[in-house]
Amino acid sequence: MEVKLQTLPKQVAGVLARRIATGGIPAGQGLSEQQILQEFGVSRAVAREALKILASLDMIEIAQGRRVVLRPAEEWDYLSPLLIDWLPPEQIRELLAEAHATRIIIEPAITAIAAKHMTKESLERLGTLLAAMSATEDNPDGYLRLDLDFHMEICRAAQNRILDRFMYSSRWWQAASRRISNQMPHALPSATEMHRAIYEALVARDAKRAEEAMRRHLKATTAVGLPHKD
Amino acid sequence: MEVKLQTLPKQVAGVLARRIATGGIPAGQGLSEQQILQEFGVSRAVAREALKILASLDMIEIAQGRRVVLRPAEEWDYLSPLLIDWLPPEQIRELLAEAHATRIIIEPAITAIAAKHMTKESLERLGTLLAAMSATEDNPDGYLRLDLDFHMEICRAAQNRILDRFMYSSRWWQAASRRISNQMPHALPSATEMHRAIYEALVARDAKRAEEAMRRHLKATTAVGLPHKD
DNA sequence: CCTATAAGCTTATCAGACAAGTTGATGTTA
DNA sequence: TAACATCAACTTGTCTGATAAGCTTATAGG
Repeated sequence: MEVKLQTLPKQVAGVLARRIATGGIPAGQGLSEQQILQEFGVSRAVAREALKILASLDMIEIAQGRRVVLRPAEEWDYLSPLLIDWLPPEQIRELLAEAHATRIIIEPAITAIAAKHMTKESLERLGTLLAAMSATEDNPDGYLRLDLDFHMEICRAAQNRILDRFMYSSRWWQAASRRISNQMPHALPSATEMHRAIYEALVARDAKRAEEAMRRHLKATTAVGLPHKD
Repeated sequence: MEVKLQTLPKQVAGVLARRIATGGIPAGQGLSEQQILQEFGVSRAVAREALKILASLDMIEIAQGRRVVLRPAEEWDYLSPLLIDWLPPEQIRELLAEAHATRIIIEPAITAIAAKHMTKESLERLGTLLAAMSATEDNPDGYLRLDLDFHMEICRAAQNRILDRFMYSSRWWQAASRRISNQMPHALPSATEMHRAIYEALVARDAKRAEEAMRRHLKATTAVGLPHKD
């Protein structure tokens, strides 16, 4: 009996994506529904959906009449969680560093904006999250979830859907990255303290201080176990 | 004879998206392939692909056995160019402001990083673009393309694929937004001057000055014809 | 009242066909 | 020979109808 981990088109797309990422498919050659359907023994519908997935990541380009062509790797959708599973480890490591560098740019700025917009309800939720974190320091997985929620709550408060979506996208990278840095001993209690500093600055609606606290928090996470980038 | 503007699933997805965005579909009710296929008179394959598109924007959630359900608007993929065509004008205006606010946060920081990494080739391309802009000030559409390329070239130089992708995504919002601000008289010559200031700071590899020049440029664009946000 | 089974939804996958667009070869004409 | 028109082969787009697999709900049994 077959074990069904994912939908069939996704599995096929995964195999193809890995092959493309490692240069297993000559750029000039491209793909075709026929090939896929023969190689994987799936129906045309599945082959088509698999290609649609890759197209949504900007890895390939589909057009009627023309054979499917590969697109330059510089323009792939690195914000998609799918690529985290499909890219080779070396690239993942690089991308993690880039994601973290990005957070250091964006999140302090977000925090400064959020400080001005903070509602009482939002502050309450942050307080609750903080308490929960403090009580979950022996459980890295649970802590990670709370941590992400804490950061998302701040982002939500900045009331910018574009930024919000970006943070939401890079959430997957954060998760992967955080899983590394939180393995360090005492990383969690120390993280809680830093979150508390951010929280208190937000309560005081002190944009500058909140921004700085967030920056300190993120830079501290950089130091631990992650390749540095800028 | 039918005029084919887009692929069929995309058209269907567009109609559905607009309906969802304007609250035309009760949240509790959801959708089903059957409904779509009957209402639009398309095949099931097309109905399915249309739903897949909406799912890729996180507007709906598809799972085998369960009827399709709507997802909260806060988590839609506002980075996708598709939504630009599908959301109602009021929302678009708000989102344009948010996109611009985002740029003011990110691009100066990118520029500072880029200043350190600038290669001779990249600087050359920027110089070429700048000259072209100077010669295209009477052609808003052509100018827009050069302008976007100029900013993307800088972003590319920062060597951060996550940020790069984000800028690439928000390119569509930029295009829409720029189309507004460039209509102002003398906007183009003035823009060229500001781009030149950025370029010269980059040539000098002066990160601080480049960052500040970029910030001035973006804030100047804010003032013109766009609702202000933060 | 609770549980287990089954019927009827829904989405997932398959198969085969035709339509429509692109490409490249073929052949004709200036 | 060179430019152009036509057609054949290949590719993606769409349609139809059927079966598999997962979920929900109602029903029958304990």
